[in-house]
Amino acid sequence: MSTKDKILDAAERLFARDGFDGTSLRTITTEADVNLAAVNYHFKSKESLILELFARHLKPVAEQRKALLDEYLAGADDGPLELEPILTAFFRPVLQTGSRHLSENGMAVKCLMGRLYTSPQEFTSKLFDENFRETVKAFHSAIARAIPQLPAEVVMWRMHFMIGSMAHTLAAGTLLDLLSGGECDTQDMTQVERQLVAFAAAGLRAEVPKA
Amino acid sequence: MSTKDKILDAAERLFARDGFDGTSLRTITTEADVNLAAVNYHFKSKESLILELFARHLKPVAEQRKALLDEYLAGADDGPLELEPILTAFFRPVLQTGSRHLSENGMAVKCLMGRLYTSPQEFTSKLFDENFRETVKAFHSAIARAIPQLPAEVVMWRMHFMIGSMAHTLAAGTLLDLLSGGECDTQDMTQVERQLVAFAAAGLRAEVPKA
DNA sequence: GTCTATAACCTGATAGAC
DNA sequence: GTCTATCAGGTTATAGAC
Repeated sequence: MSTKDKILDAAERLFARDGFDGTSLRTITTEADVNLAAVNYHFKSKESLILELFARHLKPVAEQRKALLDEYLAGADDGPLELEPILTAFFRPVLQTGSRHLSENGMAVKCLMGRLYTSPQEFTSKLFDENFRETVKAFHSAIARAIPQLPAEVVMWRMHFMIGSMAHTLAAGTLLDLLSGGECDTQDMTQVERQLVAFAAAGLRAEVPKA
Repeated sequence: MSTKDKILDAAERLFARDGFDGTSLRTITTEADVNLAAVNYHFKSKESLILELFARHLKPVAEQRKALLDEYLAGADDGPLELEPILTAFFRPVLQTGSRHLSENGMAVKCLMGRLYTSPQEFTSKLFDENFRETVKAFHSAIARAIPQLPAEVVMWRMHFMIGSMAHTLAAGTLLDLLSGGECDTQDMTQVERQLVAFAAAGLRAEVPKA
């Protein structure tokens, strides 16, 4: 494995455990078993390292979401869309993040992806904007077609909530496993997806609350 | 205002904006317009400052949740419970956090409360455990009584999701306002509560997904 | 209780040899 | 590409005067 990848992999684990500010470049290079100066050679700064680390995962997720959504839309007939395939297209790619890489950093990567939404770092909001704004638009419009009677701003509220459910599940690691005494297995992504889709679909279909 | 409160108030704002590791005691004491050494006099360390900061808000929230829940349970008859009053008892206290204080740090406090669930700091998990475990138990049992046919572990999954929706809404600040072009007002806590209760109630009532 | 001064240490980044 | 050595600055925490 290249020095660059060794750094990225170690960084993923440590950032997930201790946060960005809580992890020094020294800790990363020690864990990766490379020299300190290698970070500034391969990446120009700590900030660039973080950006590249996320870019490695965010782009594939956005692409797969779009591909799955387009695939469903292409095969759908003229009536109202079904909600479940849309939600599956939204959740599945991010739930599988990190599972492609051999490095078995899957949990750490998911944790970082979940935490990204509410990260205090300003430069992460740029990432978010570039990789997520278009996705939100596309899914908003698909969901609106699946529940035509729902006002656009209520769709927005509920997408926000379902993104919260997803982000929390990604970021909270094994918290649920602990709370449930092991009955809920947050490592089993098939299970997570099934539970998440059922919850979000029902939430989206709720009666509009009267003001 | 006492030096101690000046420090706590400044810390809330800065921690919410830049995170715990991203905020130095120097920045806090400058913002609070007090001397650097005052932090170590009034609190013994940065960690203790953070713990005291959270304790100031977590305890009242836990107490109000319990009070609202008990009030509803006391007035309920023997049949299955209603879900909406239970969820309202869960969401309302945390949505009103910080509004009691004059200092108008409401948004910062809510942001911190939301971020607490997935904070990388290990000492915050102690806080969580002390102030939250009992609450989760009580609401789990109430929700199970409201939807008797739902398996206990599915109740757990869905509570996890609804806590995620709530935490994300608290922590993400005005993200939804931006995404919706101002149509969703995340500052209006009455509106947030209404939308959140409707979404979570429907999600909890979803059909159990077949394995 | 509040201040100054400072100890002891860690940080990101870089220059320059190999 | 990889190393050592180091710079300049920031960090928490504390000792001791007032």
